[in-house]
Amino acid sequence: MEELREYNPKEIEEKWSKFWIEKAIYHVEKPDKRKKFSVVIPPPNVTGSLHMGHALNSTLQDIVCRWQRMKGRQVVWVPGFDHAGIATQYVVEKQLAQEGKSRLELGREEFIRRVWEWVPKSRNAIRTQLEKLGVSVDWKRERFTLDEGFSRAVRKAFRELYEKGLIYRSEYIVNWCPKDLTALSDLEVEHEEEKGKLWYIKYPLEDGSGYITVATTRPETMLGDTAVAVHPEDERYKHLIGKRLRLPLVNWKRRTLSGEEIDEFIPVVADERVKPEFGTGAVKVTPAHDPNDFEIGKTHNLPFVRVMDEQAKMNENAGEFAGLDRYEARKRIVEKLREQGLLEKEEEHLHAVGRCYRCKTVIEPMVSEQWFVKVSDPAIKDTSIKVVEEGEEEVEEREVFIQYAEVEGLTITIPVSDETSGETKAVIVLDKGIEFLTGIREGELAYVYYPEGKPEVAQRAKELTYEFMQKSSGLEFLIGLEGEITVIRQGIESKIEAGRYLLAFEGNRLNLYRWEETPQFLQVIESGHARLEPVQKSIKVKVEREKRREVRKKQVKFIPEQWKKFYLDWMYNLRDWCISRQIWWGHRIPVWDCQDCGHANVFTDDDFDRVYDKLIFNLIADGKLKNEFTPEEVEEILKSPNFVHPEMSVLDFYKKFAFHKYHSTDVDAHSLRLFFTQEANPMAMLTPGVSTRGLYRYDSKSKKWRMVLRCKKCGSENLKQEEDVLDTWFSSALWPFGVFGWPEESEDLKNLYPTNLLVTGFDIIFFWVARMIMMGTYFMKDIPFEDVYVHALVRDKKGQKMSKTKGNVIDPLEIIDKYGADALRFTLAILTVQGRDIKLSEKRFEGYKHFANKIWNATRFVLMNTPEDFATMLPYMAPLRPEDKWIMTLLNETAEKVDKALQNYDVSRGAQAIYDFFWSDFCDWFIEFSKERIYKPIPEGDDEETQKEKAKILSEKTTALYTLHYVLEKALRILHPFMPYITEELWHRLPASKGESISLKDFPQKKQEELFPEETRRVERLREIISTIRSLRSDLQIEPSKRLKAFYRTEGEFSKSVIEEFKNHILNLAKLESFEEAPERPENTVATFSKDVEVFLSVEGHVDIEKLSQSYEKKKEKLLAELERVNKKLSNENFLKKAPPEVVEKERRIKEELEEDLQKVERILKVLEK
RNA sequence: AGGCGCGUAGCUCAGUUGGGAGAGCGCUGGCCCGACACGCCAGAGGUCGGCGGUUCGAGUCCGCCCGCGCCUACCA
Repeated sequence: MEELREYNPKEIEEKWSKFWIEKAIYHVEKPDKRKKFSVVIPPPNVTGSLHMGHALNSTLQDIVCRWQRMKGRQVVWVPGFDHAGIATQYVVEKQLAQEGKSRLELGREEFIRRVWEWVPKSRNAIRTQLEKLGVSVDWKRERFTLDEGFSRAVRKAFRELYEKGLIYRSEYIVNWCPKDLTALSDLEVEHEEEKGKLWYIKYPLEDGSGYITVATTRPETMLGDTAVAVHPEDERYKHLIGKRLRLPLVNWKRRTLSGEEIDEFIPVVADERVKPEFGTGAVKVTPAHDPNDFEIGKTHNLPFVRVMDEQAKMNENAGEFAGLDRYEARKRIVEKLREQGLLEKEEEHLHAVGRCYRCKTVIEPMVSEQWFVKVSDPAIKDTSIKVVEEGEEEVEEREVFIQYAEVEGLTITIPVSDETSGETKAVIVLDKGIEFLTGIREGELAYVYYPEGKPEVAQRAKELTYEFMQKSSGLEFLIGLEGEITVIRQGIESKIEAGRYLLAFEGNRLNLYRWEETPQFLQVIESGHARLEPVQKSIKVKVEREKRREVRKKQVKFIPEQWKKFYLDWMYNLRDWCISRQIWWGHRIPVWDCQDCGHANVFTDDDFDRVYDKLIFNLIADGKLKNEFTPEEVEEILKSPNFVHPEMSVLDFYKKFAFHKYHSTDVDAHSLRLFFTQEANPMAMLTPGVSTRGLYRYDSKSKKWRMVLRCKKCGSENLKQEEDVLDTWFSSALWPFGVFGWPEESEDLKNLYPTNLLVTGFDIIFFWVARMIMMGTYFMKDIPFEDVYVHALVRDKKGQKMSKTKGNVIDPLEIIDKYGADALRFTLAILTVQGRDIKLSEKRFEGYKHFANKIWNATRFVLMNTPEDFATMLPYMAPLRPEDKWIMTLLNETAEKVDKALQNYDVSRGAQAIYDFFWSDFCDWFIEFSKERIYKPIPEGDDEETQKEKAKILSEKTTALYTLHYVLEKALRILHPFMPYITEELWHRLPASKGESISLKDFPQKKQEELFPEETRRVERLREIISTIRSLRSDLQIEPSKRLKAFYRTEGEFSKSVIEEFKNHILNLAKLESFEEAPERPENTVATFSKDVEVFLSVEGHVDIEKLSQSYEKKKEKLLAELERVNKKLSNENFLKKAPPEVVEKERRIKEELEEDLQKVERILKVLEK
């Protein structure tokens, strides 16, 4: 066999990453709805490089996806990116600043061009990182929130919501960032407790009869006060309600938002929202600069006075303070109040200050005109709550036609072919004892074959089939059989012993079930594409109709469950969502305001019915085409490479992801020019069938065309498009259906939505998960995903959030470089415990790289001992030894453990299980056991006796190798979802592996027939005995390589038989020269014991009695402590009375064991003492 | 203020219906034994945050307290 060199992660990872992508083996062209497992990636920002959080997120998804794929599901995992409006704009603005430019100087168009220049660089970097991680995504389905199709979807979504009254424009108090010059949603504001001051200011009564003192943390806003509010029941102020106060400092007219001038006299109003116990119980009301005051202002119909501009500088309403920064104004105002004796006092005060999540500038609440999604509307809110809280049931009634075929003498052959290569892998022949055959089409039972004159068999077959169809992966057919199954692989025929079986083709695997009361899964007999070839002697067919009622529960499940409450709490107290942002990078709001009649026109390509119009409209709306254009420009844009899929043109992209119906459309400048001309030509009116809408107009001066949009209400052409763009999360909310081609009813959308799983961090449950649920249930009338796996945050080793500013980030790329992607993935997987943050230090990666190295070297051992003609030797192998059966048992148990763990998204437990098995069981013990057979010298000589001996040794060696290969191959498959690269590499090097990739093979299932409890018990006992001897050697400080004589004494039949059977293993692994039975402790030996076996080790020369005694003293103490506990329990009458008998029995047994052990320890100590 | 989570070996964490306290790293001692020193073998180390309750029996269930973290909130 080819020799393995050293483990070099970089080399193999690059190789396989390239292989997976180039062969597109994770692309499924036409997924079957019943077999699919779909996932959309949480699109990373185009701005950043991937951090550990992304690595964790992607790793978890990949583990589940690879596992599901191996379980036979058609996995479609869609990758993509989001455009990250504010963040991206921020980055590019910073770059401009370095050139000494600002975006305002550059202008919108030029600025956007600059962003498009920068975005691909960053995007490619992220894509490369994802590739390095080894994610099994379908790159052919990659999407971007700002690609042509998605932008179109965003406009459609906007329009639909707007027309249903669920998007509205309104003057509202929003969180304004004076630095980024945009409104932010509530979620984009970070609140933190900060030290501030509380100023007490006297507001004199108009009649001069006194004053009211108000307390405020923001005195500068007093210039915008339009009332003072008190609680209606507050005795201190009750009598003042309705009176007027004179606003201090202000001796100028102020202009309200609606344009009226008002003076400095403001009313005292009563409002229940005022808390009498806070401050003075009287609160100044600044409706234009405070969220609460805004509400109070609305209720009491107060004037709204804005005193600051966009940059939070005081405006003309601030009179003498106009032009000052808000903090400077604060200082001056406080000084002035103090001078005038109107400042009663100043107190230290702790309060929450809101800051911009991006630039950390203090938010200025301000009234402005913004767009909102009315998420508080029951149409959105109630459904979004329901699908999480209790789920919605969807009942579907259908009429099904089932063909019943009464047959005589049915036989079936099933050729199974490879999914990718198409070659036949196996043929399964059933020619005796077939009870029935059922077939499924489109998820429905389509036909039943059953023996003549036995309708009850048909009935039973139908029931069983329905039962099987409940299972998650699609069922193609089911065969009931009482007899023998013949499997032919590569011309070699093997049989599965006769019995009562069910044979089912599920996913892409042929599964074998034992057919008892409840069918019990036995094994996968083949995987690949199966074709049924039934042959029957005679046939009578009738067709029956049947009504089927199907109930499907639409419920989003959070994992871990605690996040359900988190989500619901937020949902109950939902406020409308501000979606407009005053930035340039993003989806510009598709609203054109009529400058003549004021009508707000929402345009989408639905307003045009020809594909040319639609294309041109979309290009304009996306900002790709200017208002004036030439046909050549249009052609050039459409034929230029698409941003996300450069192998495709923009036009191709449209055809694939947006305009399925127009797939044959081709566009060139010539045809466009004709089209425009015809449109614009007044003579066209005379040509029947040609539109006369005059959609295009030619300007003879500029020699360019324009598309004419007209107000839908008054027909005016004087339209102006809304300047604002939409919140990035608005488009992200459409992600789970947008990526599949919505609003088109594409095949993908039908087959892949709802998705099965979403993996994300808890920090964006509100931002994203909630909004996907809102939009998904609204637009698709169905949940966007079934399971939401919420993972923890990755922190540094001190538990602090990783951030660039703190300099405590661990860069995944660096880790991949140093330790390999497999080590990175495995580390993250094993550290991810549900509901707990991950504290990470670089050391952890090192540890799991060692694991990868271990796997590598174990395989190396197997391969270097495998002869070239291994396959031809297999037929001559000896029967399995107990240790072979033992390791197979553990292997099968591990397969089950990992499978169960992954079913529960318990990734850590799964990783732990395979780690322990591979290292502790397979490497430390089984490989060591196997060496006895592997390294046994083959005797020289030609005589018959030697030949026989030779053959025996060879056959045993073959068996050992067989087990090594068998177990290793399966272990690699179990490990594959966690460590895809190393397993792929090593798997291909195994002679038995056939196929394109390990990732397309089955995930090992527990097989009942590979569980050997008796052998397992024996080998476990053997391990104990060996460990005991090793322990004594170590206590005696005997060199490990030195072979010693040893003796044993036991009255236990079981232990004795174990020692006899495995004598060689004991000699080898405990490094003994001999191990013989002895009636008494021989001279010059030191004793130890393991359960009922006493071991005597012969020693020569000096023995450190002191040290040995200490070791046994310690053991004695432990035993005594244990005994005390057990005795206490057993002497408790209540325990004996009330505890279950088996528990009492167990304690008794423990006591016996402890007492025996104690006796032995004491005896040893006695010997040592003398 | 409310809600959630956490407190187990020096460190990071497991501990699945309550029934003899575990892993990895680190540490100590001994070993290059024909896969692997990225390794092998052996070992030390814990009043499971505190108090109280339920129970024959609590790391595990309940209550209170202490400490840490996070999220939410309209105390101006």
